[in-house]
This record gives sequence, structure tokens and C-alpha cells, in this order.
Amino acid sequence: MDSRYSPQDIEEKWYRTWQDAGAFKPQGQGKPFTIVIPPPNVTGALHMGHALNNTLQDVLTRFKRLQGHRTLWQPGTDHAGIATQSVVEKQLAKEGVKRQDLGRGKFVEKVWEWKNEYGDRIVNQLMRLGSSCDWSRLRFTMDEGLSKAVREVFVRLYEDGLIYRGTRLINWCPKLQTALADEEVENKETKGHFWSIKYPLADDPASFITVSTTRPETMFGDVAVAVNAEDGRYKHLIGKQVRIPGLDRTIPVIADEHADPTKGTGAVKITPAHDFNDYEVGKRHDLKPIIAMNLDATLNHQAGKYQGMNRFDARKAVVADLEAAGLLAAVEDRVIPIPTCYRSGDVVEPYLLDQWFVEMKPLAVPALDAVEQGRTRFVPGRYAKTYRDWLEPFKDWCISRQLWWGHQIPAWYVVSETDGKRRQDTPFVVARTAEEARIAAVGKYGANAALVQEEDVLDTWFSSALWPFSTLGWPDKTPELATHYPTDVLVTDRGIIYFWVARMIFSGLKFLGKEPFHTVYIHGTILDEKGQRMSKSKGNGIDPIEMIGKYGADAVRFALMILTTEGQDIKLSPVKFETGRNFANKLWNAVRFVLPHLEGNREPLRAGDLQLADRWILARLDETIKTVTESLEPPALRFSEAAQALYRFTWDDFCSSYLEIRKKVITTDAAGASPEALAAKRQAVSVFATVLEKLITLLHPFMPFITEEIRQALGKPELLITSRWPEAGDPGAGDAEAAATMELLLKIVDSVRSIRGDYTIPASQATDLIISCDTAALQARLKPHADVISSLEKVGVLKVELNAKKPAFSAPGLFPGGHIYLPLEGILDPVQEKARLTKELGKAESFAAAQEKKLSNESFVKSAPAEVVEGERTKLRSQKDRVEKLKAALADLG
RNA sequence: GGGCGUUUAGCUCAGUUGGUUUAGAGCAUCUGCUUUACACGCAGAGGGUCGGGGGUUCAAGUCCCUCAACGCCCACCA
Repeated sequence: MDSRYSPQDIEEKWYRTWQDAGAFKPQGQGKPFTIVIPPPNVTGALHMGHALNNTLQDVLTRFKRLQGHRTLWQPGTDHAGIATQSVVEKQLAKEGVKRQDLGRGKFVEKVWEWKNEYGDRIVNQLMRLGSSCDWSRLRFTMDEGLSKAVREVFVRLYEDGLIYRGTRLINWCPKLQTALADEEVENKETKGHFWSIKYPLADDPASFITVSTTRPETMFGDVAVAVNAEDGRYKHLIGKQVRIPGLDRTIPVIADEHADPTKGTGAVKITPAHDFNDYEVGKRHDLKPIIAMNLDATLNHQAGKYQGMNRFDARKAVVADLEAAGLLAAVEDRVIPIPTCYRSGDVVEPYLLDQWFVEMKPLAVPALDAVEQGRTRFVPGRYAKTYRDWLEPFKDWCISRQLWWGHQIPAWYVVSETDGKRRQDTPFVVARTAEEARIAAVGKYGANAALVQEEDVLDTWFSSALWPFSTLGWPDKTPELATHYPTDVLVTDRGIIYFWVARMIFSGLKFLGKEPFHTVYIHGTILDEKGQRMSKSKGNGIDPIEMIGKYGADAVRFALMILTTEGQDIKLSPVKFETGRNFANKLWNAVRFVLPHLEGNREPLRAGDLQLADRWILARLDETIKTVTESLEPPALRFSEAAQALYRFTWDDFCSSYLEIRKKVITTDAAGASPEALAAKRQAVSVFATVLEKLITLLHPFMPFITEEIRQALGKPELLITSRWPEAGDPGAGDAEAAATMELLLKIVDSVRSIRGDYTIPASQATDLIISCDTAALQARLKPHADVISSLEKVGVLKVELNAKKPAFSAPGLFPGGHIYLPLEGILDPVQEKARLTKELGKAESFAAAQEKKLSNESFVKSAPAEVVEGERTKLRSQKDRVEKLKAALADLG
């Protein structure tokens, strides 16, 4: 074995072994534990957010698998409508081909080709990370099975009256030429202008009403000017007609609460077809909306001479013309939130269009209850509010998209036979298949009804919403569905609580009657070292695959886990992975060291033969098992705590203390050793192996590769991944008293080291040591185990005494229950020693003073719990004792 | 304009229900060390009074109020 652990050599080997062994498949008859992966986009490449997200899921999956649950981590990818369509369009563009040139059928074929060729990239990257998904169950949202689920859901929602088609003001992305849901629109603060425009009165063209707007180019869709009924400036104008500048059309001045006298001029133009507020105003006043724009965001025939101009050019032209005509009253610079498309970045246009919607209220109410009543819980809990705030307004969900890549809406229009075209009011049927649709249409509209399927596809999130059950075979009643639904924990980031989490919850409730998971774990966001989001455009991303190559997957995983404290964002830089790499290396070397002594020496532990250090490490192991198990158990999910407990135990207790103490015994040369020495070696080695076996099991969820490799090195034929999680409280777990004695001895060692360090005494130079105990009981307790100290420090004569007298030229140190003396004749420097002791004394005195003050406070003694007061008294006593000893030592120095 | 989060050693962060440490860890710094697993190592050391202010309490980093800075999310571009 090499002194450097090289992950590259073993990761691929073990991953293949696990796969071949079917280790990722649900096994046994234990209580099921299920996680569904947040399906990454097929177009995606693994980024640090994925690495974190999937490591968390894998830690849980491996933990539960080891605990004996029938564990399934269900993998899959998302067809990601817009993203995937764009990728393929860009590829075609390189060949000078547009999707329209190909036509829908051919284009969709191309996308499938692309998916089949490149869609596995992210899956392979997840494997590099060590993800133990059941890949035999890999799903894709456009698979036949999942598409069937989509159609089923659509039909049922339609039949329940929860899906409807209607003309509403929706968000339109002119670049992508599709409708968007509200959540797909991002408001971006942008520098803009606030213009005040004079609209002449129809019956008195010399008088004006001045309206304020940030969007003058929409004036051709104006249907009114609104003022507030309370606004004295405009009361007399209500009911009058005004003329839209540059047009021959007049519109009324109306009174509406939407007009805010404090904003702008207090008069506002009303453009129902292009503004959400105005749409509501228009409805209140029964004003017919006028569409003034084409779908490509150029102005239409309503705009007179501006017809054909795009919206931004038109804005400039309109403003220039208004100014020339003396109708521009004011221009103000202003920062405006501009709605933009989350995919294309284009400015979104509110547009009046015919679309498909899901009525939210009947679905949202039970979903809100599920969280309110704790059947589904968010970790951290504050995200329940985020969830509620989004669902509660019950805003209907626009689900139709004018794309080609996606689930085509299962609605068929019954078109006229003459031209085969559909119109606004063409009747339609909704059905699971074309055949069903035909039967329904014939029944309803006669034998010769001709059908044309709706061209729109569904919002990608419509299919993602079904993920926890569509992947398990729903709507069929599969065994997987029966076993693994509801799932247990959903691990995701806060960015998709609306898009995905909420929709899965109401879908699960609606179609299966149960919440899809009991816990939603929301992890933090990965940021760069400056605290900025990682992004392609900033170029500040850290590539997880590159990090895995450099530090190993185990190191990357472990580092991420130690950084994952509840819900906090993570500032990341490559050096953070060194922690993980160094840790793996530490463990590796401990094993490498003991391994040669293990062979043929392994034997059962015999309680009577266990040394103090053995009993202590077994007790510490037991505590660690408890901590790690409790930390990982949902809903605690304290990943960092678990990882740190393992780090501490492995590095400090197991390596720095235990192994150092037992080193000599473990390395005893078997040849020529006495039978006693050999017996001692065998026990020491066996304790080490016992602890190590459990330790690597505890570590396995975090560092699956190295632990599996170690397991093999220990000569175990079975795979670690499917072995058993250790239980706390095993017999032979070591005992608390031994552990306490050991802790005292370690404190004495600390004290010795501190003094030796102060005098920079080389490790190779021995010093004598006198341990002075305050009580005979303590003396009796420590004396038999003094060898622990000499195994950690080079000690000459070692005495454990009762109230020993301070030898001349010795340096004193303290530990709970006594003190030590380090005779340092020839080394002790009175000046340095005086400084050292004075400093210690100062600390002890100020602490004692603080205790005294506290205890002299009557209300403290009266109000505080007796045990707290007693604790303080004990502290004070020992501190006073300490002060005295230090004073004596100082006096001794002269 | 609302809501939420963060602010603890030079840096990155822990610190559960207020009282066991005299506020911890890793990295960095300083001093030693070829101690027969590991320099991706070993042993020491220095360094914070917990963003500011006020309050509750016998007792506050830990609860309340307030201010500030940074960040995130939401909000109809009159």
C-alpha cells in the first residue's frame, strides 16, 4: 500500500462492483425508504449544486440501506422543454437549419436523437460522485410510462373541471414565442423612464389630461384614462372623452381606485391587453381590450404609422413624435422592475391569449393543510412559509406552452371538414389517446367528426409534478408504487419550492391521497469564495468532476457534508476539499500501519484482557455511533454534525490517541515475543479491527469508496455497502468509568506536553514526572494506568503519589483532581517559569473572583437550580486550590 | 414596498431548548519535530467577549426591542 491514498485507482472499480452486485436495488423486507432524485435536465452538466444535492441524497440512501431498510433512490432526468428545444435549435442553426424548416415531427425526432446521444452525460457524472441510485429504474419525463401518467392526470383534472381553456392575460415571451407561468418570469431592476403624456380632450383639444407611463408604445391599446374619484384635479373630467395622440380614436376618462393620486400625474392610461393591472381595471369597467401588438412584439395595425415596428423602436419613435408635437409633459429617469423570461432573458409581454389553465384553489387547499398539519415538514422549518405564501393566493396555473418539445396536450379539436382548421370556438374533446378522443368525438359530434390534436405542449413542471409516483409506474398499480409511495425525504434547494415541491405535494394528494414525502430538506446554495452565486457567465464555477479528479469523490463528498449546516449557504473554494482529502489519507494510513499486524492475529475480544485504552476507545465509538445515527435520522438531518463527529473520532481519538498508545503493542515482533506479549498484541490488534470495522461502516455513507476498499483489505468477503449499520449500546462497548479515567490521563498528558512545549524539550528527551493526586481514591484509579502516559510521552521516572511535595527545580501543572510536577533541573529557567506561572495565576485568580462574585449574589444562590449553584461552588473550590498551588510554586521560585 | 436569512478568532464556520469550558473547530500564523502510519503528518503556542445600542433575567453569543451592513426571495414596468 502506498503512503498516499489514491482514489482514482479504486473509485471506478468499486462503483462497477456495486452495480454488478445489484447493491443499489431495493433489497430485503425491511421498512421501505425512498428518495426520488430531483431530475436534472437532460441538457445539464453536473455543477456543485448537483454535487451537494446528490451527496446528501446518497448519504441518506446509504445510511438507510445499511440500517436494513428496503431502500430505493429513484433516478431520472427531465426533458426540460425550453432548455432542450433551445439546445437542439442552436445545433441546427449551425447547419443553417431552422426548426420550422424541418417541421414538428422531424424536429422532435432530432431532439430525441440528441437526447439519446448526449442525455446520459449527467447520469454518468452522478455515478462519478458515487450516487447509489437504482439505475435499472432510470426514468425520463418523456418516457412512455411517464407520458401516460401525464395524460391521465390531464384528463382527470379536466373531468373534475380543474383544467380549463380560456382567454386570459398571460406572460408571453416574444423570443421563445410561448406563454409562461408567473413563476417563470423574473423581475429585473432596470434603468428606464417615466413619461408624462398629454392626451387632448375630445371636445376641447387645447386642454389636456396628462397621464404617466413607463410604456408609451402601448398607448395604441389604450381603452380609457383612469383617475381616482377622490382626486380633485380630475373630478370634472370623469366621463369625458380624450383622444389618443396620433390616433383618431377617443377613449373615456373613468374613475377607478387603481389610479393613485400620489403616483405620477395621478392619471393613468388603461391598456387591458398589455398590462395586468389594466386588465383588472378593464374588467371592472367592462371595457373591451384592444390588442396593439403582434406575437413577435412588433406593433400591429392599431398603431397607425408605427405598425410593424418592434416595441423598443416604437417606444423611441413615439416619444420623439410626442415631444415634437409638444405633447410630452415630462420625462423622469426611474429604475423599473422589468419582467423577463427566466430562460431566454427576453422582456416578457403581458398578452391576451387563449391558453390552458389549472384551477388552483381546490388543489392548493389540501396541500396547504398537509404542511400546516405537519404531515409534510420542511427542514429548515421557515420554508413552510415560502411554500404557503406562494400557494395561498390560489393563482391559476397557465400550463400550455407553444413549444414542440414536450407532452402534447391531449385535447382534440373537432374541426370543420371543409378547411380542417380550428377557430377560437371550435369544440374539443379531452382524452387519454387519439383513439379515445375519436370515440368521444363521434359520440358527441357525429360519425364524420375530423380531429386535430392541440398543438401546445404542457409546462415541463406539469410532468415533474408527478415524479414521485409516475416514476413508480402510476397510473398502473405496480408493486413499486405500493412499496415506495409515499416516499420519505425530498432533498432540494429553495429555488424550486414553487415550481416543483408545491406541485408534487398537491398532485400526490390529488391522485394518491397521500403526501408524496414526509420531509422536504432544503439545503443551502453553493457560492464562490466571495459569496457570489456560481454561474457560467461569471465563470466562477468550480467543476465537481474536476475536483473529484483532483481530490477524489470521497474527499469532495466529505468536505461538502462537513460544510452542510442546516439551510446555510456554502462559500466554497477548492482548498475546502483538502480537508476531505487529508482525512481520507489519515484513515488510509492508520489502516496501512496496522494491516500487516492483523493477519492471523485477529481474535474475539475478551473483556478481562481489555486495557484502559481499549475500553475507552470502545466507549467513544459507542458515543460516536449514537451521535452519527441520531444526526442522520430524519427529520434531524444534521449532516455536518455527523461528519464532524466522525472526523473527531477518527482523527483525535482513534489515530492520535488510541493508535499512538497501542502502537508499541500492535507492532510487537511476533517472532521471539513472549506468549504474554503476543497475547497482548492480538488483543490490541483485534480491538483496533473491531473499532475500524464499525467506523468504516459509519463513514461509508460519506466516503463510500475508501471505506469499501478498507473493508476488502480487512479480508471481509461481503460488500460494505450492503452490510449492517452498527448499533449503539452493544455489550462490550466499553465502560464510562474507564472512559473517564482515560480522559483524566489524557488531560495529564496535555499538561505535560504544554510544559515540555514551553521549554521546547525535544520529543526524544525524557523527563521525569510526578503525578500528585488530591485523594487516595484518585491515586488508586490512576496508578495502574500510568503506562498510558509513558506511551504518549517520553517519560523517565514516573510516580503517582498522594499529595506529593514539589521537588526542587520542577515545573507544576494542573489537572482536575491534582497536579503534576515535571522535574526540569538544568532546563528550568526561573525567569521563564515565573512568567508562565504568573500568567496562569492571573487567569485562575480572575476566574475565581468571577465565581466568588456570582456566589455572593444572594438572588443567584436563591433562584438558580441547586445543581447549578453546587457546580459553581465546586468550580470555585478547585480554582482556589489552583491559585494556592500556583502561589506556592511561585514562592518556591523565590 | 413586503418577507426571510446572515453578522462569533486574520479567513471559513460550529455553538440544539439561556447556567459544565474560563466561547469551540478547520484553515492561516508562530515555535519545535526525519518520534519505525500519515509533512495530505506530529507536538505546542498566540489570537474573538460573540455587528452597534437598549431591555428581560439571579444568569444572554443563546430570549425581546431597535439600528446598521451584506445577501436572498416575493411584488402589476401606471
